Amino acid sequence: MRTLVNDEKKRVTIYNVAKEAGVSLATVSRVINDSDVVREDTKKKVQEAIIKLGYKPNAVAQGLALKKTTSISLVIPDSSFTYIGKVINGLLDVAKIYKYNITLHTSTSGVNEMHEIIDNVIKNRADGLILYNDAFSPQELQTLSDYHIPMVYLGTRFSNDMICSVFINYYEPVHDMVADYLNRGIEDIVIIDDRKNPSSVEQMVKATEDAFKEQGKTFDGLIRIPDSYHSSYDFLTRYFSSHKHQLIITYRDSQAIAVLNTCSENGIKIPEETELVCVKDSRYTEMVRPQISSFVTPSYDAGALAMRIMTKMLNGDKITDKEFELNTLYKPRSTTK
Amino acid sequence: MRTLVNDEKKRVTIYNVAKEAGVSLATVSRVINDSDVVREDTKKKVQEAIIKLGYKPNAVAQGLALKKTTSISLVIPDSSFTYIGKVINGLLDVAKIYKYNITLHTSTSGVNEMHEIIDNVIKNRADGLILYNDAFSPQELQTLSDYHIPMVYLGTRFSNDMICSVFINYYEPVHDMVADYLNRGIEDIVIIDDRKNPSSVEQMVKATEDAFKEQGKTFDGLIRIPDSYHSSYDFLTRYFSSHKHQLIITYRDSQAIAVLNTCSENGIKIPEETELVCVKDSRYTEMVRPQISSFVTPSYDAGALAMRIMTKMLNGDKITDKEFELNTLYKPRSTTK
DNA sequence: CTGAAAGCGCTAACAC
DNA sequence: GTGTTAGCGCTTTCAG
Repeated sequence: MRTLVNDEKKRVTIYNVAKEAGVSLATVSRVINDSDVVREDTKKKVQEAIIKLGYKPNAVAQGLALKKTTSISLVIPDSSFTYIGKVINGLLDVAKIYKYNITLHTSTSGVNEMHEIIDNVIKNRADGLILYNDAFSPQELQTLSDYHIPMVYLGTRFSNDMICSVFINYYEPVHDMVADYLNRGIEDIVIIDDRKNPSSVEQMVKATEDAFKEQGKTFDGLIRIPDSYHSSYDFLTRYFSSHKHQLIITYRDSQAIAVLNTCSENGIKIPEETELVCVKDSRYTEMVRPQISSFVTPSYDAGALAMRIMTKMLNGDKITDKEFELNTLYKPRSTTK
Repeated sequence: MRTLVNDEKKRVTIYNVAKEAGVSLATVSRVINDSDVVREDTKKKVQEAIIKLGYKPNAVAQGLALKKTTSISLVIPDSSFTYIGKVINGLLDVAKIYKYNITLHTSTSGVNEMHEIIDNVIKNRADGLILYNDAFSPQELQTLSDYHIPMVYLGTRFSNDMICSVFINYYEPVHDMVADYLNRGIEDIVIIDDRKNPSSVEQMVKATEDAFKEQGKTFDGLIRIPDSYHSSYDFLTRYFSSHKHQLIITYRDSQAIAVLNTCSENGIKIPEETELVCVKDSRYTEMVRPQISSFVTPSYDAGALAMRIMTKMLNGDKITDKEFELNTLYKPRSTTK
């Protein structure tokens, strides 16, 4: 019975090539890895045989023999694709250069699920693990490193024997921005919480608190989304129909857009009456009207850098600096004066 | 010298387990695959040894022995993450159920690059290939199937020995919508071309042409983005500052948003003077104001279905139907009357 | 029901 | 330079 399954059309093996070229497998192995010195003419013979037979080295067998798979696992929170697209592109582009494969995993429930995922990573003998997440604590990361697999963490500052990190420091830029507002006498500032990005929000809050403190004031404008709202969008549209502030700071674009819409529906003029800053930039912050002021970050570079670091770790290169901070640039648009 | 690299902390092998449990590897193999009948008590012994040693089967070795890797490759156009997020989630969720791994590839330049990617797929002995793309012609797909690897194509209707497809048929819904407009005397209809989604646009155009034809009219409202514009957004803002139509149909959300913005900037009222439909729905079509009418499609399901079909193919299950059409639902919002 | 042994395709000493 | 051989960790006949 004919099925759709790979009809066992035997793939050609290194052995076939050896025979075709009239050499031993060792020699074939040598030319495909161009290790050692193989005489020019035998090398050529082998290469011809390879082409003639359409031979493709079996990475699985190589993986077994070498005890490494040249594949690395990428774990991202599910439903974060809008943001993470560019990161992945960066990752993938440099992975391609170094001939690494990326296998994709998503996690919903934080670290618990991570152990399960790492199990999988171990089973599949991935060489390393790249973690994109904004919600892991140092302790949690520490436990992960017990697995002894090289990791790079795209999130917050952290590092140890097995883990390097790439992160964006929002502290400085937010601090400076808030300080600037305070200097101009604008003090009614609120930050919208974002449960999906706790550590970014934490930075934003800390930065704001400090800026207030430096002026002898105290900040208590963190607006939390009640657990009863599974969508922060819903909450925000409700909240802002009856509250008004001078400056609203959000992390995610969808939250900023929610604010935009609600204000507009309630006749609150942006930026005249209320200013709005969305910390995390996205395609949509500049697509909507008015365009939303935000901090532009080099997402592609973050991905590329993470992957580059990973290859270094895997090479056994000595890594002097294990924590990589990326810069962000404030881009005022139309939601601020 | 201590490096970050996996310090060869020898992973425990099936052999260690066998020794610990006082049985042969064959037996261990049997219990981990719970194939054959193993006596209850020896099974238990083995399982205890497995737990005690923290043994995790090496998927690479299994892959070599079994000649299958339980991993499938996913190829998507780069920078399509906004749309494809849900699809990937669907894919990943059912992949997890069947214990398949997904390795990720992106392609920019269409089919040429595909051959390169498939090379990689072969090297890595992925069991199958899932292709998300809106730009492959039947001929191109046909060449791909020469590689004899099971594929499911998320794009347009197509199938043969090695390929199944999952697709959304926009013909009917667009046809009906256009016919409806024509019936109401609205004939000044344009469709914005989208080079990244040629086959969807083709469907939209065909549907519209047919609807016109049925009324004894001819449609020639396809607006192409000149090659000189690398961003259709730029072109659209320019074009619509000096053109006005009764109904504008776009495929992508960003195009629709461009139209929205430009019309607003030029004082053209939507939907009063111009109506706007964005065929492909996204988070943002309902986030912007006015919310954009569009066709809602079950993206998550598309991904899940694709993966499910893949597992069937890989199982050698007889597949009677190889082409799966998904429904789409017209969701009128605020850009249409 | 369980063990011995061959083999999956390739790499890496070690000889020649 | 090139061939021989012993693994890499697991599955699977084939005996027992």
